[in-house]
Amino acid sequence: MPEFQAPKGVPEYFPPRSSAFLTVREALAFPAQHAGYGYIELPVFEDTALFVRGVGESTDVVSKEMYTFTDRGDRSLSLRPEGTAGVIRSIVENRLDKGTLPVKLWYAGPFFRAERPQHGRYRQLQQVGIEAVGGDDPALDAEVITLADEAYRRLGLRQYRLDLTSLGCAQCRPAYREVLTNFLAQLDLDEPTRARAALNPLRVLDDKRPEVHDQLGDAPLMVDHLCAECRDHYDSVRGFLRDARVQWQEAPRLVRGLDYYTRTTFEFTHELLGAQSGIGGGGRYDGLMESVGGDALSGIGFGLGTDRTLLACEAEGLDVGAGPRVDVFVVPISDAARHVSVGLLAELREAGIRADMAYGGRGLKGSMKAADKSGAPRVVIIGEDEVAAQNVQVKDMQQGSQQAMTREEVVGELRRSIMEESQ
RNA sequence: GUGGGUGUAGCUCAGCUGGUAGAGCGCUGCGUUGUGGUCGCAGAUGUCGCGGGUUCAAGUCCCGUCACUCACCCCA
Repeated sequence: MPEFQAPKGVPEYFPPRSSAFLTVREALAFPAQHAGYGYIELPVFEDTALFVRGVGESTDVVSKEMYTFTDRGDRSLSLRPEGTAGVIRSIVENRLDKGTLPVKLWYAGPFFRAERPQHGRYRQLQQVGIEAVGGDDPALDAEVITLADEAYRRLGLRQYRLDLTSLGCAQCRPAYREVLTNFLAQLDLDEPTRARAALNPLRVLDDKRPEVHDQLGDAPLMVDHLCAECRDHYDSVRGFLRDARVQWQEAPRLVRGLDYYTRTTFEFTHELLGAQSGIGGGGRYDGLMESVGGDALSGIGFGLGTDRTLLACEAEGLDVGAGPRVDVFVVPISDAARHVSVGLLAELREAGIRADMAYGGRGLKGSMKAADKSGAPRVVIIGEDEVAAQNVQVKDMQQGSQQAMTREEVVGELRRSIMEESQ
């Protein structure tokens, strides 16, 4: 047992799996980048009050899962448990909302929640997210959802599902909340569940325990109590989603754990992931910006779980990010050859060719073995004869064939053949 | 946070009713003179998660602890 271990519940990614992680992260961000979203790099910790006010004091995320600490200036700071509050804070602080609206941003990075770790539930979790702020056009809701769906599809994922609903707004939700509260009051619920119902009755709707679930058969649903505006908005969103050919499932009991969500709300789940099946989710938020001290602009965004999406890819047997890490591997057989190799290596890499060489003064056999392990399709062998003749041997590892090339022409030749193959 | 399971070489795991550790894969080397992947041979690596207890004796039983894992909860 090593003296030091990574903190509990914190995943690490190292080769070879780390390349799959990078591929997933890039794939999740790609559609948004191509839709004109700009990148925003945010602090990993913020004023604790930002999350308390923005995400909601009553949420589990804020009330019992935040890593909160006091800094040397006696300020209360918290490791960010989610991304939206920070993005909104930055928009307000830097007045990003004073130009053309909507402001469209994307971000990626670690978030922190002190939950009990599980497969796919980590204390340091990675997310890729986007926010479109300053507009309540339902087409924007559809765009955000479409970009998430596209990201998953690009990776080759198939066994996932999109749940969609509307949570209403400040006009219609309070009335519905009352109806639901009255309904829940007459059920047989245990104390913790009653407490939860008092805090946020919506939350009880997606309780998975059979003894609770079975009593919810004819519970009143938000979608049946939407005001006219919310109803229209939701209908339009669905219309635009059809235009974009996105498949979804109506999920009238879908609830989100963050208080700021209003109207359009969605979640992507993967069927092979077990209890932690949510691979992404998001929705619209009407009051968030105002509650953080900005103008009353509406926004919509998503957060996609990088860790869980990687898990989902693995569960579906997709080998994302696979493939050799270098195109060429150089094998020197003598001291003079090592000098030639170091020079050649620099030239290869400068020419954009991914290259590595045999280090450690291994024998030819051992070096060839290392070359094989590297996965490089081509190996450049340089021995005393080659040094004298100012040429090199280039071996095609798949076919086993080998040919001599002059020192001057190797780089060009290799670049040509690599480019041919990548087409 | 609540309840269950697991923890043995780098990896996957075997070790029956307690008697001081094994396999496969991987790794290193060899199969003569400058060539990998297959094959054959040889070799290295474990305070059996950690701490305590019971016992003549514990990987094997008991307690604690840490980590992972499953469900709830929560959510990405």
